[in-house]
Amino acid sequence: MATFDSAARTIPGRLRVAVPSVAERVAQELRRQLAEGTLIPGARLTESTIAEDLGVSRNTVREAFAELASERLVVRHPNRGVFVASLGAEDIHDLYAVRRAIEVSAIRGGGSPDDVAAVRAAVEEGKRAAAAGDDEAGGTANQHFHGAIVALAGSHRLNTIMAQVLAEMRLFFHKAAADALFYQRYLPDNEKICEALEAGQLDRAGDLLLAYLDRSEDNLAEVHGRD
Amino acid sequence: MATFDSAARTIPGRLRVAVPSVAERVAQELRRQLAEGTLIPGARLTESTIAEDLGVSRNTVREAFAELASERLVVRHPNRGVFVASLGAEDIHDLYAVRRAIEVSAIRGGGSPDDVAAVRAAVEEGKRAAAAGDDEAGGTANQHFHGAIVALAGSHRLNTIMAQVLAEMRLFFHKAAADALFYQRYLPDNEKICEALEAGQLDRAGDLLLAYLDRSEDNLAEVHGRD
DNA sequence: ATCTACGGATTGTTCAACAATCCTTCGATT
DNA sequence: AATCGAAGGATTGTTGAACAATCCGTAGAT
Repeated sequence: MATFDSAARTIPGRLRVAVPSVAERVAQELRRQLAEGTLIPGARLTESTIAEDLGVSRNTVREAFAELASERLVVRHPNRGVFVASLGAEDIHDLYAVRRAIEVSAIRGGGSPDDVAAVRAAVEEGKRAAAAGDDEAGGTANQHFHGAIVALAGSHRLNTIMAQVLAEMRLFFHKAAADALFYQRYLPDNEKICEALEAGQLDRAGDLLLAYLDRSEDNLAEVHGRD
Repeated sequence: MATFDSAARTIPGRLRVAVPSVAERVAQELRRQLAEGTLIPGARLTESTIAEDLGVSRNTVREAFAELASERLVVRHPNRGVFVASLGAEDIHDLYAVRRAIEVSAIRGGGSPDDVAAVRAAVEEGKRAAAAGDDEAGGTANQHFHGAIVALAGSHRLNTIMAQVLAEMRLFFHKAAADALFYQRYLPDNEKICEALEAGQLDRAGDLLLAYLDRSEDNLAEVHGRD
Protein backbone atom coordinates (compact mmCIF):
# COMPACT_ATOMS: atom_id res chain seq x y z
CA MET A 1 0.00 0.00 0.00
CA ALA A 2 2.80 2.37 0.72
CA THR A 3 4.25 1.80 -2.68
CA PHE A 4 6.67 4.40 -3.80
CA ASP A 5 6.85 5.28 -7.46
CA SER A 6 9.62 7.39 -8.79
CA ALA A 7 8.40 10.59 -10.36
CA ALA A 8 11.87 11.97 -9.77
CA ARG A 9 13.80 11.05 -12.88
CA THR A 10 17.22 12.32 -13.60
CA ILE A 11 17.31 14.19 -16.85
CA PRO A 12 20.85 14.13 -18.32
CA GLY A 13 21.88 17.67 -17.47
CA ARG A 14 19.71 17.76 -14.39
CA LEU A 15 20.76 18.01 -10.81
CA ARG A 16 21.59 14.55 -9.53
CA VAL A 17 19.95 14.15 -6.20
CA ALA A 18 21.02 11.03 -4.42
CA VAL A 19 17.85 8.97 -4.43
CA PRO A 20 18.03 6.13 -1.93
CA SER A 21 17.98 2.67 -3.35
CA VAL A 22 14.81 0.64 -3.14
CA ALA A 23 16.27 -1.57 -0.45
CA GLU A 24 17.13 1.52 1.56
CA ARG A 25 13.62 2.88 1.18
CA VAL A 26 12.17 -0.41 2.33
CA ALA A 27 14.44 -0.31 5.36
CA GLN A 28 13.31 3.24 6.04
CA GLU A 29 9.67 2.29 5.82
CA LEU A 30 10.16 -0.63 8.17
CA ARG A 31 12.15 1.54 10.53
CA ARG A 32 9.29 4.02 10.53
CA GLN A 33 6.76 1.34 11.34
CA LEU A 34 9.00 0.03 14.08
CA ALA A 35 9.36 3.43 15.69
CA GLU A 36 5.68 4.15 15.27
CA GLY A 37 4.68 0.93 16.92
CA THR A 38 2.83 -0.59 13.99
CA LEU A 39 5.21 -3.49 14.29
CA ILE A 40 5.39 -4.69 17.83
CA PRO A 41 8.35 -6.55 19.36
CA GLY A 42 8.28 -10.26 18.71
CA ALA A 43 6.16 -9.91 15.61
CA ARG A 44 7.23 -11.93 12.64
CA LEU A 45 8.13 -10.31 9.37
CA THR A 46 7.40 -12.55 6.44
CA GLU A 47 9.43 -11.79 3.37
CA SER A 48 6.76 -12.43 0.80
CA THR A 49 4.15 -10.44 2.69
CA ILE A 50 6.30 -7.37 3.00
CA ALA A 51 7.47 -7.74 -0.57
CA GLU A 52 3.87 -7.66 -1.75
CA ASP A 53 2.80 -4.88 0.56
CA LEU A 54 5.58 -2.60 -0.54
CA GLY A 55 5.54 -3.75 -4.13
CA VAL A 56 9.14 -4.86 -4.23
CA SER A 57 11.02 -8.08 -4.78
CA ARG A 58 11.73 -10.59 -2.10
CA ASN A 59 15.46 -10.18 -2.60
CA THR A 60 15.17 -6.48 -1.97
CA VAL A 61 13.26 -7.08 1.24
CA ARG A 62 16.04 -9.42 2.17
CA GLU A 63 18.63 -6.69 1.79
CA ALA A 64 16.54 -4.39 3.91
CA PHE A 65 16.31 -7.09 6.56
CA ALA A 66 20.08 -7.43 6.57
CA GLU A 67 20.39 -3.74 7.27
CA LEU A 68 17.83 -3.73 10.05
CA ALA A 69 19.42 -6.80 11.57
CA SER A 70 22.77 -5.04 11.67
CA GLU A 71 21.03 -2.30 13.65
CA ARG A 72 19.55 -4.89 15.98
CA LEU A 73 16.04 -3.72 15.23
CA VAL A 74 15.14 -7.17 14.00
CA VAL A 75 16.56 -10.57 14.78
CA ARG A 76 17.18 -13.31 12.29
CA HIS A 77 16.35 -16.84 13.29
CA PRO A 78 17.96 -18.98 10.61
CA ASN A 79 15.44 -20.77 8.46
CA ARG A 80 12.67 -19.41 10.63
CA GLY A 81 12.42 -15.81 9.70
CA VAL A 82 13.06 -12.37 11.07
CA PHE A 83 11.27 -11.00 14.08
CA VAL A 84 10.97 -7.56 15.54
CA ALA A 85 13.56 -7.39 18.29
CA SER A 86 12.13 -7.67 21.77
CA LEU A 87 14.28 -6.40 24.56
CA GLY A 88 14.77 -8.05 27.90
CA ALA A 89 16.27 -6.90 31.16
CA GLU A 90 19.81 -7.65 29.99
CA ASP A 91 19.28 -5.53 26.93
CA ILE A 92 18.25 -2.59 29.03
CA HIS A 93 21.39 -2.87 31.07
CA ASP A 94 23.41 -3.33 27.94
CA LEU A 95 21.97 -0.32 26.19
CA TYR A 96 22.58 1.84 29.20
CA ALA A 97 26.15 0.62 29.38
CA VAL A 98 26.63 1.96 25.88
CA ARG A 99 24.90 5.21 26.74
CA ARG A 100 26.99 5.69 29.85
CA ALA A 101 30.17 5.18 27.90
CA ILE A 102 29.29 7.42 25.01
CA GLU A 103 27.36 10.22 26.62
CA VAL A 104 29.57 10.71 29.64
CA SER A 105 32.68 10.63 27.52
CA ALA A 106 31.19 13.16 25.13
CA ILE A 107 30.10 15.63 27.77
CA ARG A 108 33.41 15.36 29.57
CA GLY A 109 35.17 16.42 26.42
CA GLY A 110 33.03 19.52 26.12
CA GLY A 111 32.30 20.97 22.72
CA SER A 112 32.10 24.02 20.53
CA PRO A 113 29.70 26.83 21.50
CA ASP A 114 27.42 25.81 18.67
CA ASP A 115 27.26 22.26 19.93
CA VAL A 116 26.55 23.45 23.46
CA ALA A 117 23.85 25.70 22.11
CA ALA A 118 22.27 22.67 20.47
CA VAL A 119 22.08 20.98 23.85
CA ARG A 120 20.45 24.06 25.31
CA ALA A 121 17.97 24.15 22.46
CA ALA A 122 16.96 20.56 23.18
CA VAL A 123 16.39 21.42 26.83
CA GLU A 124 14.13 24.29 25.91
CA GLU A 125 12.33 22.08 23.43
CA GLY A 126 11.60 19.69 26.26
CA LYS A 127 10.29 22.47 28.44
CA ARG A 128 7.92 23.64 25.74
CA ALA A 129 6.67 20.11 25.20
CA ALA A 130 6.06 19.71 28.93
CA ALA A 131 4.23 23.01 29.07
CA ALA A 132 2.04 21.92 26.20
CA GLY A 133 1.53 18.54 27.81
CA ASP A 134 2.72 16.78 24.69
CA ASP A 135 4.31 13.53 25.79
CA GLU A 136 5.25 12.48 22.31
CA ALA A 137 7.11 15.74 21.75
CA GLY A 138 8.65 15.38 25.19
CA GLY A 139 10.07 12.04 24.28
CA THR A 140 11.63 13.23 21.06
CA ALA A 141 12.96 16.32 22.83
CA ASN A 142 14.63 14.07 25.33
CA GLN A 143 16.22 12.09 22.56
CA HIS A 144 17.37 15.31 20.94
CA PHE A 145 18.94 16.28 24.21
CA HIS A 146 20.98 13.12 24.49
CA GLY A 147 21.78 13.13 20.81
CA ALA A 148 23.10 16.67 21.17
CA ILE A 149 25.28 15.59 24.07
CA VAL A 150 26.88 12.89 21.99
CA ALA A 151 27.30 15.34 19.13
CA LEU A 152 29.59 17.34 21.41
CA ALA A 153 32.30 14.81 20.67
CA GLY A 154 32.07 15.61 16.99
CA SER A 155 32.44 11.99 16.04
CA HIS A 156 30.53 10.61 13.12
CA ARG A 157 30.78 7.08 14.44
CA LEU A 158 29.64 7.97 17.93
CA ASN A 159 26.66 9.79 16.48
CA THR A 160 25.75 6.75 14.45
CA ILE A 161 26.06 4.43 17.41
CA MET A 162 23.95 6.72 19.54
CA ALA A 163 21.29 6.99 16.86
CA GLN A 164 21.07 3.21 16.73
CA VAL A 165 20.89 2.94 20.49
CA LEU A 166 18.06 5.43 20.59
CA ALA A 167 16.29 3.59 17.81
CA GLU A 168 16.54 0.41 19.80
CA MET A 169 15.18 2.05 22.90
CA ARG A 170 12.35 3.58 20.97
CA LEU A 171 11.43 0.04 20.05
CA PHE A 172 11.03 -0.66 23.69
CA PHE A 173 9.31 2.48 24.85
CA HIS A 174 6.05 1.82 23.18
CA LYS A 175 4.98 -0.50 25.89
CA ALA A 176 6.72 1.18 28.76
CA ALA A 177 6.35 4.90 28.43
CA ALA A 178 2.63 5.24 28.61
CA ASP A 179 2.85 7.20 31.82
CA ALA A 180 2.82 10.88 31.22
CA LEU A 181 5.40 12.03 33.72
CA PHE A 182 8.04 9.75 32.39
CA TYR A 183 9.94 12.44 30.59
CA GLN A 184 8.83 15.38 32.65
CA ARG A 185 10.45 13.86 35.67
CA TYR A 186 13.83 14.30 34.08
CA LEU A 187 13.45 17.85 32.91
CA PRO A 188 15.16 19.40 35.96
CA ASP A 189 18.08 17.01 35.46
CA ASN A 190 18.46 18.05 31.86
CA GLU A 191 18.45 21.66 32.93
CA LYS A 192 21.14 21.14 35.55
CA ILE A 193 23.32 19.11 33.23
CA CYS A 194 23.02 21.76 30.58
CA GLU A 195 23.89 24.51 33.03
CA ALA A 196 26.99 22.69 34.19
CA LEU A 197 27.99 22.16 30.60
CA GLU A 198 27.49 25.81 29.73
CA ALA A 199 29.50 26.81 32.80
CA GLY A 200 32.35 24.62 31.66
CA GLN A 201 32.05 22.37 34.68
CA LEU A 202 32.54 19.29 32.58
CA ASP A 203 33.36 16.82 35.31
CA ARG A 204 30.32 17.89 37.23
CA ALA A 205 28.18 17.64 34.12
CA GLY A 206 29.52 14.18 33.57
CA ASP A 207 28.71 13.11 37.10
CA LEU A 208 25.21 14.49 36.84
CA LEU A 209 24.66 12.77 33.55
CA LEU A 210 25.96 9.52 34.95
CA ALA A 211 23.59 9.71 37.88
CA TYR A 212 20.78 10.55 35.51
CA LEU A 213 21.49 7.51 33.38
CA ASP A 214 21.69 5.21 36.37
CA ARG A 215 18.38 6.45 37.64
CA SER A 216 16.82 6.24 34.23
CA GLU A 217 17.97 2.65 33.87
CA ASP A 218 16.54 1.70 37.24
CA ASN A 219 13.31 3.34 36.35
CA LEU A 220 13.05 1.54 33.06
CA ALA A 221 14.03 -1.79 34.55
CA GLU A 222 11.32 -1.33 37.11
CA VAL A 223 8.70 -0.55 34.53
CA HIS A 224 9.85 -3.55 32.56
CA GLY A 225 9.65 -5.85 35.54
CA ARG A 226 5.97 -5.35 35.99
CA ASP A 227 4.62 -6.82 32.79
CA MET B 1 20.45 -43.43 -2.58
CA ALA B 2 18.08 -41.13 -0.85
CA THR B 3 17.81 -43.36 2.17
CA PHE B 4 21.44 -42.79 2.98
CA ASP B 5 20.94 -39.08 3.12
CA SER B 6 17.74 -39.11 5.08
CA ALA B 7 19.17 -41.52 7.62
CA ALA B 8 22.10 -39.20 8.16
CA ARG B 9 20.08 -36.07 8.61
CA THR B 10 17.44 -37.37 11.01
CA ILE B 11 19.23 -38.03 14.22
CA PRO B 12 16.72 -37.44 16.99
CA GLY B 13 17.76 -35.48 20.02
CA ARG B 14 21.02 -34.55 18.39
CA LEU B 15 22.36 -31.06 18.95
CA ARG B 16 21.92 -28.98 15.84
CA VAL B 17 25.05 -27.04 15.29
CA ALA B 18 24.30 -23.74 13.64
CA VAL B 19 26.10 -23.77 10.34
CA PRO B 20 26.62 -20.24 9.04
CA SER B 21 24.69 -19.29 5.97
CA VAL B 22 26.49 -18.97 2.68
CA ALA B 23 26.24 -15.21 2.81
CA GLU B 24 27.79 -15.24 6.24
CA ARG B 25 30.61 -17.45 5.08
CA VAL B 26 31.28 -15.15 2.17
CA ALA B 27 31.39 -12.22 4.56
CA GLN B 28 33.78 -14.14 6.78
CA GLU B 29 36.06 -14.93 3.88
CA LEU B 30 36.12 -11.32 2.77
CA ARG B 31 36.73 -10.19 6.32
CA ARG B 32 39.64 -12.54 6.49
CA GLN B 33 41.13 -11.21 3.29
CA LEU B 34 40.62 -7.68 4.53
CA ALA B 35 42.40 -8.36 7.80
CA GLU B 36 45.13 -10.28 6.07
CA GLY B 37 45.78 -7.51 3.61
CA THR B 38 44.97 -9.41 0.46
CA LEU B 39 42.43 -6.73 -0.22
CA ILE B 40 43.98 -3.33 0.15
CA PRO B 41 42.05 -0.15 0.99
CA GLY B 42 40.51 1.51 -2.00
CA ALA B 43 40.41 -1.68 -4.01
CA ARG B 44 37.23 -2.36 -5.86
CA LEU B 45 35.17 -5.44 -5.21
CA THR B 46 33.29 -6.57 -8.27
CA GLU B 47 30.22 -8.61 -7.53
CA SER B 48 30.51 -11.01 -10.43
CA THR B 49 34.21 -11.64 -9.86
CA ILE B 50 33.78 -12.50 -6.21
CA ALA B 51 30.72 -14.56 -6.98
CA GLU B 52 32.73 -16.66 -9.41
CA ASP B 53 35.80 -16.89 -7.22
CA LEU B 54 33.83 -18.14 -4.26
CA GLY B 55 31.38 -20.14 -6.29
CA VAL B 56 28.28 -18.43 -5.04
CA SER B 57 25.50 -16.37 -6.50
CA ARG B 58 25.74 -12.67 -7.10
CA ASN B 59 22.79 -12.06 -4.80
CA THR B 60 24.57 -13.83 -2.01
CA VAL B 61 27.66 -11.71 -2.51
CA ARG B 62 25.38 -8.75 -2.32
CA GLU B 63 24.11 -9.77 1.11
CA ALA B 64 27.66 -10.23 2.28
CA PHE B 65 28.48 -6.75 1.01
CA ALA B 66 25.59 -5.31 2.96
CA GLU B 67 26.96 -6.84 6.10
CA LEU B 68 30.49 -5.61 5.53
CA ALA B 69 29.19 -2.17 4.68
CA SER B 70 27.32 -2.02 7.96
CA GLU B 71 30.65 -2.70 9.65
CA ARG B 72 32.29 0.06 7.61
CA LEU B 73 34.84 -2.35 6.22
CA VAL B 74 33.68 -1.51 2.73
CA VAL B 75 31.88 1.48 1.32
CA ARG B 76 29.16 1.45 -1.28
CA HIS B 77 29.24 3.99 -4.05
CA PRO B 78 25.78 3.78 -5.57
CA ASN B 79 25.80 2.40 -9.08
CA ARG B 80 29.57 2.30 -8.95
CA GLY B 81 30.39 -0.57 -6.71
CA VAL B 82 31.82 -1.36 -3.33
CA PHE B 83 35.35 -0.52 -2.36
CA VAL B 84 37.55 -1.53 0.50
CA ALA B 85 37.29 1.26 3.02
CA SER B 86 40.28 3.53 3.13
CA LEU B 87 40.72 5.56 6.25
CA GLY B 88 41.78 9.17 6.41
CA ALA B 89 42.94 11.42 9.20
CA GLU B 90 39.36 12.16 10.29
CA ASP B 91 38.65 8.46 10.56
CA ILE B 92 41.61 7.97 12.86
CA HIS B 93 40.37 10.69 15.14
CA ASP B 94 36.88 9.30 14.95
CA LEU B 95 37.91 5.77 15.77
CA TYR B 96 39.92 6.95 18.73
CA ALA B 97 36.98 8.97 19.95
CA VAL B 98 35.01 5.75 20.09
CA ARG B 99 37.84 3.93 21.79
CA ARG B 100 38.28 6.66 24.37
CA ALA B 101 34.60 6.56 25.19
CA ILE B 102 34.28 2.82 25.41
CA GLU B 103 37.56 1.74 26.90
CA VAL B 104 37.84 4.44 29.53
CA SER B 105 34.27 3.93 30.58
CA ALA B 106 34.79 0.21 30.84
CA ILE B 107 37.94 0.37 32.92
CA ARG B 108 36.44 2.96 35.23
CA GLY B 109 33.64 0.56 35.99
CA GLY B 110 36.05 -2.13 37.01
CA GLY B 111 35.07 -5.75 36.53
CA SER B 112 34.94 -9.20 38.00
CA PRO B 113 38.18 -10.92 39.03
CA ASP B 114 37.91 -13.17 36.03
CA ASP B 115 37.62 -10.24 33.68
CA VAL B 116 40.58 -8.53 35.31
CA ALA B 117 42.54 -11.74 35.00
CA ALA B 118 41.80 -11.73 31.29
CA VAL B 119 43.36 -8.29 31.02
CA ARG B 120 46.42 -9.53 32.88
CA ALA B 121 46.63 -12.51 30.57
CA ALA B 122 46.65 -10.25 27.54
CA VAL B 123 49.48 -8.21 29.04
CA GLU B 124 51.55 -11.33 29.59
CA GLU B 125 50.73 -12.48 26.10
CA GLY B 126 52.17 -9.23 24.81
CA LYS B 127 55.33 -9.67 26.84
CA ARG B 128 55.88 -13.12 25.49
CA ALA B 129 55.37 -11.92 21.94
CA ALA B 130 57.86 -9.12 22.51
CA ALA B 131 60.38 -11.52 23.98
CA ALA B 132 59.97 -13.75 20.98
CA GLY B 133 60.24 -10.78 18.65
CA ASP B 134 56.96 -11.70 17.01
CA ASP B 135 55.37 -8.46 15.84
CA GLU B 136 52.29 -10.12 14.47
CA ALA B 137 51.62 -11.80 17.80
CA GLY B 138 52.38 -8.52 19.55
CA GLY B 139 49.71 -6.78 17.54
CA THR B 140 47.06 -9.35 18.28
CA ALA B 141 48.06 -9.38 21.95
CA ASN B 142 47.55 -5.65 22.05
CA GLN B 143 44.10 -6.06 20.56
CA HIS B 144 43.35 -8.74 23.11
CA PHE B 145 44.41 -6.34 25.81
CA HIS B 146 42.02 -3.63 24.71
CA GLY B 147 39.31 -6.13 23.98
CA ALA B 148 39.65 -7.47 27.50
CA ILE B 149 39.37 -3.95 28.89
CA VAL B 150 36.09 -3.41 27.12
CA ALA B 151 34.91 -6.81 28.26
CA LEU B 152 35.16 -5.52 31.81
CA ALA B 153 31.90 -3.73 31.25
CA GLY B 154 30.21 -7.02 30.53
CA SER B 155 28.20 -5.50 27.72
CA HIS B 156 27.50 -7.50 24.61
CA ARG B 157 26.92 -4.39 22.57
CA LEU B 158 30.10 -2.69 23.71
CA ASN B 159 32.07 -5.80 22.87
CA THR B 160 30.59 -5.84 19.40
CA ILE B 161 31.31 -2.19 18.83
CA MET B 162 34.87 -2.62 20.00
CA ALA B 163 35.38 -5.63 17.78
CA GLN B 164 34.23 -3.62 14.80
CA VAL B 165 36.46 -0.71 15.72
CA LEU B 166 39.44 -3.01 15.97
CA ALA B 167 38.54 -4.59 12.65
CA GLU B 168 38.47 -1.16 11.09
CA MET B 169 41.83 -0.27 12.54
CA ARG B 170 43.32 -3.53 11.39
CA LEU B 171 42.31 -2.45 7.93
CA PHE B 172 44.53 0.54 8.39
CA PHE B 173 47.48 -1.01 10.12
CA HIS B 174 48.75 -2.93 7.18
CA LYS B 175 50.42 0.08 5.74
CA ALA B 176 51.26 1.80 8.98
CA ALA B 177 52.55 -0.75 11.44
CA ALA B 178 55.51 -2.06 9.57
CA ASP B 179 57.91 -0.78 12.19
CA ALA B 180 58.77 -3.37 14.76
CA LEU B 181 58.70 -1.31 17.89
CA PHE B 182 55.19 -0.11 17.32
CA TYR B 183 53.61 -2.37 19.85
CA GLN B 184 56.58 -2.92 22.07
CA ARG B 185 56.64 0.76 22.84
CA TYR B 186 53.34 0.45 24.62
CA LEU B 187 54.08 -2.60 26.66
CA PRO B 188 55.06 -0.66 29.80
CA ASP B 189 51.82 1.32 29.54
CA ASN B 190 49.78 -1.83 29.37
CA GLU B 191 51.59 -3.15 32.41
CA LYS B 192 50.93 0.01 34.42
CA ILE B 193 47.30 0.18 33.40
CA CYS B 194 46.82 -3.43 34.34
CA GLU B 195 48.49 -2.92 37.72
CA ALA B 196 46.28 0.03 38.51
CA LEU B 197 43.27 -2.01 37.51
CA GLU B 198 44.31 -4.92 39.68
CA ALA B 199 44.91 -2.55 42.59
CA GLY B 200 41.42 -1.21 42.23
CA GLN B 201 42.67 2.27 41.35
CA LEU B 202 40.09 2.64 38.64
CA ASP B 203 40.28 6.38 38.13
CA ARG B 204 44.03 6.17 37.82
CA ALA B 205 43.72 3.29 35.40
CA GLY B 206 41.27 5.34 33.38
CA ASP B 207 43.61 8.32 33.27
CA LEU B 208 46.52 6.15 32.20
CA LEU B 209 44.44 4.53 29.52
CA LEU B 210 43.24 7.89 28.28
CA ALA B 211 46.79 9.17 28.02
CA TYR B 212 47.74 6.00 26.25
CA LEU B 213 45.01 6.41 23.68
CA ASP B 214 45.87 10.04 23.06
CA ARG B 215 49.48 9.16 22.50
CA SER B 216 48.56 6.23 20.32
CA GLU B 217 46.36 8.43 18.19
CA ASP B 218 49.07 11.02 17.75
CA ASN B 219 51.49 8.32 16.82
CA LEU B 220 49.17 6.83 14.27
CA ALA B 221 48.25 10.21 12.80
CA GLU B 222 51.92 10.95 12.43
CA VAL B 223 52.60 7.72 10.66
CA HIS B 224 49.64 8.35 8.46
CA GLY B 225 50.76 11.85 7.59
CA ARG B 226 53.93 10.65 5.97
CA ASP B 227 52.62 8.63 3.08
C1' DA C 1 40.40 21.65 -26.87
C1' DT C 2 35.66 20.96 -25.46
C1' DC C 3 31.52 18.92 -25.89
C1' DT C 4 28.41 15.22 -27.20
C1' DA C 5 26.87 10.83 -28.36
C1' DC C 6 27.63 6.02 -28.28
C1' DG C 7 28.89 1.33 -26.29
C1' DG C 8 30.55 -1.64 -22.95
C1' DA C 9 30.58 -2.92 -18.31
C1' DT C 10 28.68 -3.08 -13.73
C1' DT C 11 25.24 -2.33 -10.52
C1' DG C 12 20.23 -2.38 -8.98
C1' DT C 13 16.17 -4.98 -9.09
C1' DT C 14 12.98 -8.37 -10.44
C1' DC C 15 11.34 -12.93 -11.31
C1' DA C 16 11.08 -17.79 -11.16
C1' DA C 17 12.69 -21.89 -9.59
C1' DC C 18 14.49 -25.31 -6.34
C1' DA C 19 16.62 -27.27 -2.04
C1' DA C 20 16.66 -27.07 2.89
C1' DT C 21 14.42 -26.45 6.89
C1' DC C 22 10.81 -25.69 10.08
C1' DC C 23 6.07 -26.28 12.04
C1' DT C 24 1.84 -28.71 12.13
C1' DT C 25 -1.04 -32.42 11.57
C1' DC C 26 -2.06 -36.98 11.52
C1' DG C 27 -1.63 -41.59 12.29
C1' DA C 28 0.75 -45.54 14.30
C1' DT C 29 2.92 -47.74 18.22
C1' DT C 30 3.67 -48.84 23.00
C1' DA D 1 -3.76 -41.93 26.70
C1' DA D 2 0.59 -40.29 25.68
C1' DT D 3 4.52 -40.47 22.68
C1' DC D 4 6.81 -40.98 18.72
C1' DG D 5 7.67 -40.57 13.89
C1' DA D 6 6.29 -39.80 9.21
C1' DA D 7 3.96 -36.85 5.50
C1' DG D 8 2.42 -32.07 4.07
C1' DG D 9 2.56 -27.34 3.67
C1' DA D 10 4.77 -23.09 4.30
C1' DT D 11 8.79 -20.16 4.53
C1' DT D 12 13.47 -19.31 4.16
C1' DG D 13 18.06 -19.79 1.70
C1' DT D 14 20.21 -19.71 -2.60
C1' DT D 15 20.65 -19.83 -7.40
C1' DG D 16 20.42 -18.32 -12.20
C1' DA D 17 18.88 -15.41 -15.65
C1' DA D 18 17.03 -11.41 -17.27
C1' DC D 19 16.41 -6.39 -17.84
C1' DA D 20 16.75 -1.35 -16.72
C1' DA D 21 19.61 2.26 -14.92
C1' DT D 22 23.82 4.14 -14.42
C1' DC D 23 28.63 5.01 -14.94
C1' DC D 24 32.97 5.32 -17.59
C1' DG D 25 35.89 5.66 -21.44
C1' DT D 26 36.28 6.63 -26.18
C1' DA D 27 35.50 8.32 -30.58
C1' DG D 28 33.53 12.02 -33.46
C1' DA D 29 31.76 16.51 -34.13
C1' DT D 30 32.03 21.38 -33.38
